[in-house]
Amino acid sequence: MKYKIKSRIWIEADGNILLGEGRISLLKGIEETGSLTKAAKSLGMSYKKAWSLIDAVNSRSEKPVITTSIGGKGGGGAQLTPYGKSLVIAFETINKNCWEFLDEQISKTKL
Amino acid sequence: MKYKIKSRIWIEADGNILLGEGRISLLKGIEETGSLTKAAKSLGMSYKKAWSLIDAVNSRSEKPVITTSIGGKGGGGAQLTPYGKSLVIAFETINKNCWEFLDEQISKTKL
DNA sequence: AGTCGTTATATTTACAAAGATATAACGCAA
DNA sequence: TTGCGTTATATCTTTGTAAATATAACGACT
Repeated sequence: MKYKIKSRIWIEADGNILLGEGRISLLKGIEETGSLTKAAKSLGMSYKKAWSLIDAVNSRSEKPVITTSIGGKGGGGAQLTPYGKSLVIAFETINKNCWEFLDEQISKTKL
Repeated sequence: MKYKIKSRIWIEADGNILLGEGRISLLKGIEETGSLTKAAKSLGMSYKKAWSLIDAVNSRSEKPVITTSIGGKGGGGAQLTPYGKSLVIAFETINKNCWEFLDEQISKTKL
C-alpha cells in the first residue's frame, strides 16, 4: 500500500494561531543566531514576515517568548526566553509523537 | 491554561495529496446528493473546484473512488464507490483518534 | 558627531490561488 | 427532435496573500 499519512499541528490561544511549524522554525533560528534578521534570512523568509510572526506569538502567549533590543553593540538582537524554549520543546515532542501515532494508525488500517 | 491544540491530517499517494478534510467533505456530499453539482453547492464551492478535486482523487487512488455519468435521467450524476466509502470511514476514524491523542498529549504537558 | 546593524513600520508591487463566466457534450424522456 | 440537468473543459477576471522596497528609530562604540 503506497499511501502515506501526514499531519500538521498548531497551538491556538483564543482562536488565534500561537504556534505552528513555521513559527517554531523561526524561534529555533532566533535561538541559534540571536537575530531576527539572520533567522529570517536563514529560512528564506522576509524580515517583515518574520517580525509579524514573532509579534503575533508574543502578543498571544501567556508569557513573553522573545525579547528584542534595538541599537547598541551589533545593532540589537532577539533572544528566546526560557518560556519560549519550553514551548519549542513541548511542540516538537508532541509533533513527533503525533507522527508516530498516525503511522501506527494507518498501518493497522487496510485499504 | 488556555491553549488548544489543533491538527489537520491528509493522505498522500506518490507525494501528491489524495485526501484531506475538504475532499472528504466533498465525497460525503456526493454520497448524500448523488450529484457533483449539488455537493459543490452545498459546500459553497465552485463546480470547477469540486470537479478538479474529484479528478485528482480518482487519478491518484489505487481504485476508483467516484463514478460519474453524463446525460440520461436527471442529466447524469456521481456516486461514491464502496472503496470510496471505506476511504471516508478510515479517514474520519483516524482523524478523530488523532484529535483525542493530541488533547491527551497537551493535557499532560505543563506550560 | 557619525557609523553600524539591528528592530519596527508603512507602502507599493507581483503573483498565485480562487472565482466567475461561457460553452460543449451527453443521454433519457416527453 | 427538442428540452433538461448534469459532467467536462477553457478562458478570463478578481482577490487575497506574499514579496519587494523604502524609511525611521535606536543605542553602543569609535
